[in-house]
Amino acid sequence: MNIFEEYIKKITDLISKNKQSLNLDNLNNFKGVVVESPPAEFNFDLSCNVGLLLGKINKINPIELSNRIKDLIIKELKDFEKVEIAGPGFLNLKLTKRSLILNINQILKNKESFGKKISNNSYNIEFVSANPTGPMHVGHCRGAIYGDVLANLLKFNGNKVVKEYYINDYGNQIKNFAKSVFLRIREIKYNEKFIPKEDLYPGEYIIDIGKKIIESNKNEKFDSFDETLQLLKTESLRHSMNLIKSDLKELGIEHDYFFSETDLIEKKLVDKAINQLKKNNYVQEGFLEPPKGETDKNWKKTKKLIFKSTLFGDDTDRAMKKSDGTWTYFANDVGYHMDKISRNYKYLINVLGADHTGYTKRITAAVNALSDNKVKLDCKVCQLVKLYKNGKPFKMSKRAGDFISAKDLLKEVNKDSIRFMMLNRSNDVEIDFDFDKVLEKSKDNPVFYVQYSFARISSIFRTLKKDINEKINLDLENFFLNENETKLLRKVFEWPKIVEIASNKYEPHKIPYYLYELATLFHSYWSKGNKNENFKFIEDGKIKKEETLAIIILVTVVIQRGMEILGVSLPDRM
RNA sequence: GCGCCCUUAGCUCAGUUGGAUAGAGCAUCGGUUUUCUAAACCGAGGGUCGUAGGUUCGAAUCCUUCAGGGCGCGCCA
Repeated sequence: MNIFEEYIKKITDLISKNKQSLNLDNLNNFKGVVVESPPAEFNFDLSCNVGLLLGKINKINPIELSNRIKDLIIKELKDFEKVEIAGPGFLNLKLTKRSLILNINQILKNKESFGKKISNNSYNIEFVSANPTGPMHVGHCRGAIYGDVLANLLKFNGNKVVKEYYINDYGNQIKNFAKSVFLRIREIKYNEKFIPKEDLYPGEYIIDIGKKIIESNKNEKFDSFDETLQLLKTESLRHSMNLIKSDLKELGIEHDYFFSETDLIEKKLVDKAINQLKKNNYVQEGFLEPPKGETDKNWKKTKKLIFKSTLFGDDTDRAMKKSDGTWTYFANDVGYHMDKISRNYKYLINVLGADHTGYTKRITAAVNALSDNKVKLDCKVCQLVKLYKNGKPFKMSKRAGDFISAKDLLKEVNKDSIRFMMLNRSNDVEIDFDFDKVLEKSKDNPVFYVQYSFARISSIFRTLKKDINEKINLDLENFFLNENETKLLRKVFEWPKIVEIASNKYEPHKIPYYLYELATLFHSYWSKGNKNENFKFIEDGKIKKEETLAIIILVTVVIQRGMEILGVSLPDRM
C-alpha cells in the first residue's frame, strides 16, 4: 500500500485513456513521472510532475498541458477536493475527506505490513568477516550494523536473506596468531617473557586465549611450536570466533551462515572455480605490469597465473598463484564467490571496510566472469569510523593491540544508541565517533528523541486505557484534521516510499532520518497542548476526537516498523 | 601516477535517484512547564551548495576541468 503509487496509476491511466484529446503523441511510458509530497508550505497532499515531463517531450508548454490534465482530473476523478498548478507546472492535489479516510483505514487494516514492498528475491549479504585473530573493534561495528539492518530491510520486503560471515582461517596471519598464543603460553607456563615483534599479536586477549588452551590441554607441554601448531590453530580460532560472536550478539546481530576459508581449500573449490575461468580463457599464464604505488625494488617480471579481470572492468589483471604454488587470497575469494553463486542467490552484497575499496572491482569482475553476468554482486563500502579520545584522533590497529574493542564500547553505551548512531549517516561518509561524548550518554542522541516520542504516545494509550489495536470509526460527516494532524498524516504516507528507496539503494540511513522527522512532528504537536488546552488530546480521560487517535496509531505503527528494522528497542516508559 | 569516497550554515550532516523559496541537529541569542512525560517545544541570526565551464524549461543533483581532504593501489590478508 503506497499512496503515491496508487495515484500515479490513477493519473497515468486517465491520461492514457485521453491521450488524443490531450494532444499527446508520445507518453514515453510515463518515464520519470512521480507522485510525491509537495513542500509543506503548499498545503497539498500530493504533487505530480506529469505535465512537466510530457510537456517537454511533446513540445507543449508544461503549464498549459498541466491545466488540461487538471481539468480532466477534476472531471473524471472523485478523489480530490482541490487541484492546482504551481511553479513550473506541478499538479498539486488535495484529497477529499472520503479519500483520506479510505487511506487511513487501509493502513489501520494492515498495520504489520504497512510500507512493505514485496519483491521476493533471494539475497546473500556477507558482512563483518573480521579476521578471526581477535575481538571486534569499534570500526567493525559499523559494517556489522549496516549489514544487519540492510538484511532486516530486505526481509521486511519479503525477500529471502542469508547473512553470511567469511572466516579467514587460512594462511600466514593465522600462523602468526597461533605463534603469538604459543609464546604467551610459554610465558605463562615457563616464564619466558613475551617480546612483541612485527608479525605477532600483542593484545591482552591472547593471554586469555592461552590460559584457556592450557586449561583444556593439561597434558600438553607446548615444547615445540611446529608440533602443537594444529592444536593451537583450531583452539585459538575457536576462542577468538567465540569472542567475535559474543560481541555481535551483544550488538543484536546473528549470522545465518559461517563459511571457512580452510574448508574452501580442502574441498578444492578454488581449483573448481579457476578451472571454470580457464575454460573461457579468463585465467591464463601471463605477465603483470609492476605495481603503481611505492616502487618495490624486489619486483621482477615473471610468468604467473593471472585472471584477466580487466575484461570485466578492473584496473589491472590479478595474480592467482603465489610463487610457492599456493593460491593468493584473491583466488580463494574467487572460489568462495563461486560457492555463493552455486547457492542460487539473485543478489550478492558484500559489506566492506574503507580499506578494501581497491578490492571491489576485482571481486565484482570475478562474479561477473563466473556467473556469465547473471549474478549481481554489489560491494558496499562503509567509510572509516574516526575515533576521537581526549580530543585527539585515535588510530585503530589490530597489530598494535591498541584499539578500542566493541566490548569496551558496549560496556559504556547501550546497543540501541550504538546501532542508531552508526546508521545515522550514509555509508559513504566518515563518522566522527567521539568516544568521550558517547560515554557522556549525551541528551543529544537522536535515538532518545525517537524513543521518547513513542514513550509519550504510550502514556496516551495508558491514560485512555486503550492500545494500538483499538477499533477506529471515522465519521465522514464530521471528519476533521487540524494542521498538526495533517502534517503527521502526510509524513506517514511517505513511509512506504522511504522503505522502498532505502532498500533499493541499500541506504538504511534513510530510516533513522525519517523517524527523526516523524518524531519532530509528533513532539511539536504534543507541545502545543502545553500552551493551549485546546490542543490536548484527552479530556476527562477520553480522546477528544477519533481522528486524533487514528493519527496517533498510524504514527505508532510507523515508529514500530522502523525501529524493528533498525533493531532498536522501544521502551513504553522513559 | 591510477582507482574509489568526500567537499552544502561557525561545527556535524540530510537533501525523495533533474524540480517549487536548499533543510535538520549542535553551537549562539531570546522565549515556553499549576503537564496527556520539558530527555520536549517556539522564535531569531547564519548559504556564491569547493572552483570553472557544459547539457535544458529547470542543476546541490548529470558530463568535463581544476583545487582540497580521506582510503587504497602486492605473489599480504
